[in-house]
Amino acid sequence: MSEVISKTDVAAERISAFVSRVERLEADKDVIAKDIKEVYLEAKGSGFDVPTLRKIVALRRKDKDKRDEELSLLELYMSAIGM
Amino acid sequence: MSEVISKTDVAAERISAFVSRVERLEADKDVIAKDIKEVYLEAKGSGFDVPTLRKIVALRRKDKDKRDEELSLLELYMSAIGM
Amino acid sequence: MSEVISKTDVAAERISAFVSRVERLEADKDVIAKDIKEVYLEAKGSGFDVPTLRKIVALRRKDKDKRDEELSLLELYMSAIGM
Amino acid sequence: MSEVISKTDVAAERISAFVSRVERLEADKDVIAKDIKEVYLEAKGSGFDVPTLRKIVALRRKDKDKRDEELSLLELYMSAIGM
DNA sequence: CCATCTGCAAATTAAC
DNA sequence: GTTAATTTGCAGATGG
Repeated sequence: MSEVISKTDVAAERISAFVSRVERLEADKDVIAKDIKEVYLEAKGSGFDVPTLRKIVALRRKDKDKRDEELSLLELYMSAIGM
Repeated sequence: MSEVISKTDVAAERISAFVSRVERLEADKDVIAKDIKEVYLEAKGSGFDVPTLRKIVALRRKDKDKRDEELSLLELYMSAIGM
Repeated sequence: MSEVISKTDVAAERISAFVSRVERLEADKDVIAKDIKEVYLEAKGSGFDVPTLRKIVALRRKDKDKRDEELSLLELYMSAIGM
Repeated sequence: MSEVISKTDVAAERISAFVSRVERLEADKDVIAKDIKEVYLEAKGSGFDVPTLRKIVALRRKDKDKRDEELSLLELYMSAIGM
């Protein structure tokens, strides 16, 4: 018993697959986002000011980005001189 | 040899702990975000239009959100008028 | 009698003007917000459940937003697979 | 020809009326919100920084003491963890 | 009054 | 590079 499977059917299959993969990953991301919220809630429950904690995290991230940049520049120079 | 541990020391410990936990979770989240990007890149490599795929994912999320609101307008009206 | 009017003076004037305009509009908005509250209060006085009424309004707004998105998922799929 | 008009019909009528009134008011509010946006856009077109203007408007509402409080709290936390 | 929640604005990221 | 869209943070509003 032969099946007729059109090209668009195949494309639809592949689209579904991509969409599913993204949705699974986004579900995971949502879980983590929820976890982060819970950490802040716990901090709040301990009497800390959440917006201030968020600011610290943000500042440290900025610092890290800058450090990463500097590091990769160093690595570039080093590779440039064959180290 | 006794140690003097001030309240602010203790608070500093706890702040550091909260910040570390958040940073670990955010690192995980970044990994997933990167994975999602890779899926879209792969789809693009297969000849699919990424913005369209993103729209599909977004619309499906909206639909789901609406479904999750499992109180229908009708039911709301009915409860509002005491049925 | 000549006046010395610096650029910063001019800028200050214009900033004040923008701020005033915004503040006037926000005052108007506050009046309307108050009106809305009064409608709900009146409904409550008539024995209706305010949170439910709010939900109805919110749901109807969502529906409208969705309708305004007149691209259906199907059409997106079709364009995505090149039909 | 007599009509049977139930109590729930009457209630439904009144609910519709309340909902309509709210929706009209919210439409007005949306117009004003749009106007405010336009003011900011115009300011931007004149070379002013919109977030700063927004801050001015917000600050004029806010209490200065609270601003100082937020700032000193941030500094306290940061010094606590040695930043 | 406190906790929750929706809506608004800022910022980051993507598309053109 | 500039607009557009998504994501995230914050505030003000609402209900208990």
